[in-house]
Amino acid sequence: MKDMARIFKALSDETRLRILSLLVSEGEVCVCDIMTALNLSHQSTVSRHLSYLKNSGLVNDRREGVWIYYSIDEDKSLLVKDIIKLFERHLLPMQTSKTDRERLTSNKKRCV
Amino acid sequence: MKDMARIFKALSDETRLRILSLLVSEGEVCVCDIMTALNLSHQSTVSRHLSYLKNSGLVNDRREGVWIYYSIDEDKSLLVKDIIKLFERHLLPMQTSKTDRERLTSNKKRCV
DNA sequence: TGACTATATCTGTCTATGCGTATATATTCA
DNA sequence: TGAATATATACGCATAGACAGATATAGTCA
Repeated sequence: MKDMARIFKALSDETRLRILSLLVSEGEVCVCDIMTALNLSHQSTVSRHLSYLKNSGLVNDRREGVWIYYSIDEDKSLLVKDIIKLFERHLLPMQTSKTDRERLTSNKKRCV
Repeated sequence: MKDMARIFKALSDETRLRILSLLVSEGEVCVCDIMTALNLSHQSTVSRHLSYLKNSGLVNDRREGVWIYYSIDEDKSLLVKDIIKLFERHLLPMQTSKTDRERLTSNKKRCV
């Protein structure tokens, strides 16, 4: 049950919800694109939240050259799978999520 | 999205998960029975967590004489309804939840 | 190798919240 | 009304974590 509480704690921050929403809808996204999508100027903020999500076992990362791509780690637990379903119903349709996705698609890899 | 983050924050504590599990399976439970079920000696701890859950909009309370009965407030949002479903699959089957339920049924209203 | 870029981590500050103890409030009943 | 019980709240302390800024690390390319 401690694991479950820890997962919910990871979901208890708006920035992390926005990141997760993006990862659910877009699959793999690199840190610079996450920054762009969420319109956050402080890179350390995004990095910290990503570390938090990784430590909670919710996301994976994969390096490709300079970029590090994050994605949802669905495989580990059935609970996470069901949370993703919950997100598809309740989180992704939110206006904030939509706006983040729009910013992503119109500015993708602007950092290259 | 802030509301959603606030709800998840309410779910990010093991004691609160145990309380919610109990309320989902048993319906209305009064504070003293919650204390008994969770085997917690400090009444203020239970009361504080219940306040937290109430402020997050997850539970309702109802006074009946000296006792205050708490129950899940499902009616407000579809999100909460879906979280309850998640709990039925992932939280209620846990050993901790089972033990809490057993303690409740064998000691109910010992405080009367 | 050295400059540049992407990302992570450290540091200090501030706020939220958990806990236990003590106290307050509300209800019942003699 | 006063005692007893159920529940809530205030207080002080400790810890987690959010944030911004500064610095470190790792990969790429000239």
